[in-house]
Amino acid sequence: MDTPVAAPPPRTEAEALAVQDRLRPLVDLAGPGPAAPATVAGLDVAYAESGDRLAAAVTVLDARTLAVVDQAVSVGRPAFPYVPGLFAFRELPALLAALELLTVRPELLVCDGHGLAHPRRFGLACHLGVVTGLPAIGVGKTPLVGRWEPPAGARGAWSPLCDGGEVVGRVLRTRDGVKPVFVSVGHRMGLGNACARVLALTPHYRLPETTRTADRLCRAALASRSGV
DNA sequence: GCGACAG
DNA sequence: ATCTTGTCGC
Repeated sequence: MDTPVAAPPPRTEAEALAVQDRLRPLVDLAGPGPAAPATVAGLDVAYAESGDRLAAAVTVLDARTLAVVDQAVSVGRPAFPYVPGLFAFRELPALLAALELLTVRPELLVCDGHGLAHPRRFGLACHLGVVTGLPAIGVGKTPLVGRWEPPAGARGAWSPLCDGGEVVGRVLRTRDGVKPVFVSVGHRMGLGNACARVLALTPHYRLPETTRTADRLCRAALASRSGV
């Protein structure tokens, strides 16, 4: 079946840039997005030390209890070299394959990386959102672009992440006195709501439970050499 | 020209 | 991302 945003996998950086240029206008910034999604998905990828094999995992959590209600993994090869700004092309195919295996359609995607906080405003979270049509947000552990000041020390404190004269995300403290995370909109979500979702997903640790469960799943898949 | 640079 | 031990603190 045709996908409205189907794009041939790029083989060169120039082709990848062209794909981003074509898909970027499709990002929905209307927001505010679901304030009380029933299910939230976490996506993450783990690499073999050789770097030639990867496992992509998606875990779907009950947004209220944070219990895992569905999950899927796909093993494959990196689809593109790692290039800051073109990171999505590396993991996207495997992540989409894992999403296809789900039996539960999540209401929000929480991506391991950035959304609008990207040099061309089209990071992994935007890409995944546009391709799937689902609301999506990005939660990065380190910044890619932008200037920012450290937020106050208490959980919930935040400061704007600014780049090119615009606010592209927020630096959000999810735990008291612990290094903050970088939240940005991916698709069909507002920035304030995105941060509220992240805080709801971090009752115990710095990173969202969605990211943590997906991280464990793809690591386990690699360790068991699934797909071999 | 020199650094910076999601995972 | 991944390679890695101990160590400081609650």
